[in-house]
Amino acid sequence: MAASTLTEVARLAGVSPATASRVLNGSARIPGKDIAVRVRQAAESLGYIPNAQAQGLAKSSSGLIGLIVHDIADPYFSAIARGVQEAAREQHKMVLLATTEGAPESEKEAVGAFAARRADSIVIAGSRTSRVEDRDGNAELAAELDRYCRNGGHVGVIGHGIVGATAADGYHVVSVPNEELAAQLATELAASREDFVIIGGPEGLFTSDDRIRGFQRGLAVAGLPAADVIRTDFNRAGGFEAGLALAARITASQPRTETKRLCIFAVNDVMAIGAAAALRSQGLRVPRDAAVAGFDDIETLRDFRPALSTVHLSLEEIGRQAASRAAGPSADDAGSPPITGQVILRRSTEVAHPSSAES
Amino acid sequence: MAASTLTEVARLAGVSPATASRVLNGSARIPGKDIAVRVRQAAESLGYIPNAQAQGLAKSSSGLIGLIVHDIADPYFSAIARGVQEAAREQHKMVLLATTEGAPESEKEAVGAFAARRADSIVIAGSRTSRVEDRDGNAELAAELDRYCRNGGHVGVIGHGIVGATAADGYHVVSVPNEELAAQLATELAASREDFVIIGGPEGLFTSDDRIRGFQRGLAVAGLPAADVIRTDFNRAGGFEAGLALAARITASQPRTETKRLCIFAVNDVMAIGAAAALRSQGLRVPRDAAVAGFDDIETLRDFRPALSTVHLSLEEIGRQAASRAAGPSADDAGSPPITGQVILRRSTEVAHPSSAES
DNA sequence: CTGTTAGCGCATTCAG
DNA sequence: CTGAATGCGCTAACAG
Repeated sequence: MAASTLTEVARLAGVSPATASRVLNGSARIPGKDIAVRVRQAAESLGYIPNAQAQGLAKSSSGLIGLIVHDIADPYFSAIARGVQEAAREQHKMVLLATTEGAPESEKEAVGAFAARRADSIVIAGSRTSRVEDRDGNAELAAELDRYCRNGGHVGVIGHGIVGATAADGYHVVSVPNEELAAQLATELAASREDFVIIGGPEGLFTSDDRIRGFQRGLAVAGLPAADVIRTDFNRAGGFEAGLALAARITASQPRTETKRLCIFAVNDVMAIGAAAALRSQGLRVPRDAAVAGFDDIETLRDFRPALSTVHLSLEEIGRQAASRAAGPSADDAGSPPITGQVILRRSTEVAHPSSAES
Repeated sequence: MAASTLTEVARLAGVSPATASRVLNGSARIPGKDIAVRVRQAAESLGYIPNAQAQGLAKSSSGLIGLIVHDIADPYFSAIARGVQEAAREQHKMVLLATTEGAPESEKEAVGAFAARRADSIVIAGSRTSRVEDRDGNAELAAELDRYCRNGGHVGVIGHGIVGATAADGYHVVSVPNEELAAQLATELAASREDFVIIGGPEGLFTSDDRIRGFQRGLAVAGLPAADVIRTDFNRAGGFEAGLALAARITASQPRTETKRLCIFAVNDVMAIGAAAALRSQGLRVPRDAAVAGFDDIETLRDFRPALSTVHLSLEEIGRQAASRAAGPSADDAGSPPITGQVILRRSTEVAHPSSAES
């Protein structure tokens, strides 16, 4: 019942396994034209499918790219996954998926599993953390990655480098200018001189912390006081919860004026959406009663109304770059352009005519 | 530089490779307590990582589940992927990802690649098609799958079975009651007696066709005439385009009345969102000027306003079931409950007080 | 309970 | 240009 083997094909074609191997895979010359045809026919008629495991064992290279994400159903990660997938296709490799919920221990496990499968490279997406609870986990993850690299593996990390990972050869990080972009966003928003509040993720999440820091910096540059920071979960539910609290605050405050309404910056789009939903549930309207901005520019959220002001990130490109850099100095050594983003102001932070046509 | 091998571990521990293998993996008894400890220590100190390829070769089982989707960044597929991933975790397997844009040839290729990697099972998501252009592709895909099954592989198909695939053993399909659910949706919508239009995908897409057929049936049962069907792409852009056309139609028609406004059923949520966006871009409002309904109940779209009436599908559960059924009669032979869905009427099809509180 | 002997399927040396 | 050996790293029958 098992698939037929190269040996069987060879026998049928009346040649040696070695020859069959050469015509079916190897790059060496095989102009035994008639022979080649015979072998190919034999393979075809037997429905021969090369055993990648055996090939991998023999060549010690698996043609696999490991991808680690928190949750593949999260649009942020699935966009990255698409980019990695594209890069994989270009490299004639397949992608192995692991989801970890962001727990360093799970990530360590995943790296181990990928290493066991002899993945040619590993891409790690998802924010790194510096929380004390994760300290040991991070250390173990770093050690595991280190070992993987030492054994010839290549890794591409998205965002921040892993804490404690020695910048071994084969260790690449695609860094996202979260801080700069957040500062830029703050600067543009500050023009309308509002009161600012930040909805951030749990303390220690690099991505979140960077964006918060950048935003505050932007505010400071504009001569504005630092914004309050509400810490919550790094997802829609967290945003919603924080939004509820803010709704109460807004409602309680004196009648807001056009130029002094609250501007809420959530450190990612889904949190922003959650916050907006919370406000709406309390009878408040965006941007009339409060402005809301996010970060990431998630595609699926593009039709959300009021259109969300945010910072656009080419998640797909980020994933692709992580995968291709890890693949080694193939096309361009350090040639791939650094990741950038663009502040995009949409209706959710509009100030002039909140009741004008939608953007 | 390569990772250390079992043999090295064995040597360091002063035992035979077989023994080392037994303590590190095998289930056979290994109460050589002291020996076991020695081996484990040796493994630890050497940073031993078993070579899954070699294990797979020896055991002829790879611990891999292949997943085929059109596009991993599409929320529909990423939700399914999450389910498959969960099932994989339960089975102590990893998932291999392939994206195909829905082209049967690519799917065939993917199946081949999975077969080469000796994936234990394959899950195929994404609508099947009966278009003539795809005829050959479908046939080849069916043949490839057939061969895979014959070689002992298991496949789980989501939605419709593959055209032409012999219902071999190891071939499971998780069918989604698209037609019934669409009929149900039509019935509930028909209560408000509106004019109906359907935005469907290209002819031949089973999922789309089933939903169209079901919806028409529901209309008929309610004593209503069949709705017009607009064929377009099975994505947001298609929905938008169709929405534009409909907007013109609506605007041109006589002033619509509350009970005779157009009700647009798009065969999936993203198309519905696209259509709604198109209407809005033309100055029309939902549900005041037209009602809109979708299908799937995509989670990321849940905060869209007006809230979209749709049919809820547990995509995650669907993915999970496909993966676990394909895994074989493990837990429950035919035990897993059939897939169901629920019609969910939200504000986008509301009729009574279009200007009342949002739902 | 442990060590020995064979392969799993293939890619490569090396001869011919 | 082709065929005959050897080994990739591991598991599984066999012995001992």
